[in-house]
Amino acid sequence: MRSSEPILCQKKNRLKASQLLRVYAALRKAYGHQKWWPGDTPFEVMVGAILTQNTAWTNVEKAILNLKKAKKLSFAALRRISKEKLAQLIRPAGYFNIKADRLKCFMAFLDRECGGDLSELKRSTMPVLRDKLLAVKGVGPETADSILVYALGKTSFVIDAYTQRIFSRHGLVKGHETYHRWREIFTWALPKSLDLYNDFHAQIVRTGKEHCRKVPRCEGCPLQRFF
DNA sequence: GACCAGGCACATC
DNA sequence: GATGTGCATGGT
Repeated sequence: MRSSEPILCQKKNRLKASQLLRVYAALRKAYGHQKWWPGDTPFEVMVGAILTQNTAWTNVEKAILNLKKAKKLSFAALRRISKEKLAQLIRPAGYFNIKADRLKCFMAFLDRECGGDLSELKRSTMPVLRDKLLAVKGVGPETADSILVYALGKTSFVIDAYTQRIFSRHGLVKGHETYHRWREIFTWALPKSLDLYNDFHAQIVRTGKEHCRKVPRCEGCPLQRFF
C-alpha cells in the first residue's frame, strides 16, 4: 500500500521531513528504541564497525568474543599484537588479513591522534573529525559515520546497504546515488538530533534484517503502509 | 553448492 | 567520475 503523499520531492530528490519522521515513528512504535550499537564500550563499537564491513554481524560477534577471550580487546593490546596473531583471532569475521591490517591502521591513528584516549578524541569537532577518520586506510564513509554516532556521540547520519535497499526498492529515492548524496538527502530532511540519527539507522537495520534482505520478506514489515 | 552479509582500496577506462 | 575486482567466513 502506498501513502497518498509522496515521501520524496521528485524535482530535487529530497525526502520530506514530515514523512520521513513518520517512517521513523512507525519503526519506533514497532520495535521500540534500539539502544544501539551492540557493544559494551565505545572502543568495542569502533572495532565492531571495522569488523562488520560486508559481513554478517553473527560472524563479527564470534571475532569479538575471540578478542575478549584473548584479552586483546583494548587499545594497548591491539597496538602490541602482531598482525598475524590478530588475523587469526578475527578469522570468523571474514577478510581477516584485510581487517587485521585495517584495525592496526586504526590503532595507529588513535595513537597519534589521542594516544588511545577516546575522551580526548571526542573533543574534536565535526566535520574535521570525520575527515580525519576518512583519511585512515580501511575507514570509508559508512564506517566513519558509524564510529562518529555510536562511539563518539557525533550527529553524523549513517547510510548502509539496508538504507539504500529499503528506500530505493520502494521508489523513495530515485536512481543511483553516491554515499555522499544519500547522506545529504537524510541530513537535509531530518532535524539534527544525535538520538534520532542513532536510533533511526538502528531501526533501518532492524527492518532490513527482518524484511528487506535481497530476497524481501515483506509480511509484517512496519513500513508496508508507506510502501 | 549457490547465495548472501551493517565495505573498502585499488586498478582501469 | 564510473565501473570492476579481490578480499573470506559462516548461515540459509
